[in-house]
Amino acid sequence: MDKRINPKLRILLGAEIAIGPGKADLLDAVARTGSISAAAREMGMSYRRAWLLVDTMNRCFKRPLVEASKGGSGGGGARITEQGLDVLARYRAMELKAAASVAAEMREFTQLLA
Amino acid sequence: MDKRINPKLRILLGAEIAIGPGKADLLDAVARTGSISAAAREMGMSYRRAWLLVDTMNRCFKRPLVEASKGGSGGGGARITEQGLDVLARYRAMELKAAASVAAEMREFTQLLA
DNA sequence: ACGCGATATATATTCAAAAACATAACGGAT
DNA sequence: ATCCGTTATGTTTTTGAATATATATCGCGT
Repeated sequence: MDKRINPKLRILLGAEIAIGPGKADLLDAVARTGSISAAAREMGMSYRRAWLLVDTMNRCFKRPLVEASKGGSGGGGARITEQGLDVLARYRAMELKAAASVAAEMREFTQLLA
Repeated sequence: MDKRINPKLRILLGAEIAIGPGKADLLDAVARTGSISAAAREMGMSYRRAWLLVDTMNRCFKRPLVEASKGGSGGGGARITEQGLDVLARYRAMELKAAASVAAEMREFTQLLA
């Protein structure tokens, strides 16, 4: 409902497959919380949705970004893999670099907005 | 349904407001065809949708990007304004520059995809 | 005067994505 | 043996977006 523009530059790879702003944030939340359900809660989405997104990511890349286990002390959990950390780092780096490369142009551009 | 990834880097400004890949293409089509309905046909979308997108763009910027007129020889039409050309050029330039800035990283990144 | 093709807008319908709900399996802790 | 929280997955319901449909207006050409 906010008429204001989100000033964040958004970089997507492909047709919302593989990874994008949302999936990157989710991956980050899984890494921090150690579980898909905690990440989902934190991001205000259903567990099912979060699980599906993680599943999509896992299947889009050659090697899984997240590994999960059920049962156990805390009921189970999920860990980000080496590959996952790598992908997240690369994505964030690209996001930053791309945004920085057009920061000046973007500042001028936003002046044209109402 | 295509499992393959669209390799095009996509740059959006804000939460699909103001402008993005789709609106830029539409703006371009309107500029080329001289009418919203022709642009809609060309892009395979309903006239209503195209009109709404154009309307959103017009209201998001300080000055309209497209000016339309009804009636007349061909029934009417739509013209891209100076401002519209400017916005489109700036957007395309940013798109290109941002993509170029991370082209090498993107090449490496896509190697990780299945 | 009338028709044509386009803009402009309202309303209704369709359809797919998201959410909600449900359930099974797992395995350590109590 | 039971309980808990989580993963994993199926089914149903809801919601929202896109489309379809309809209507009014405009103004030039015939």
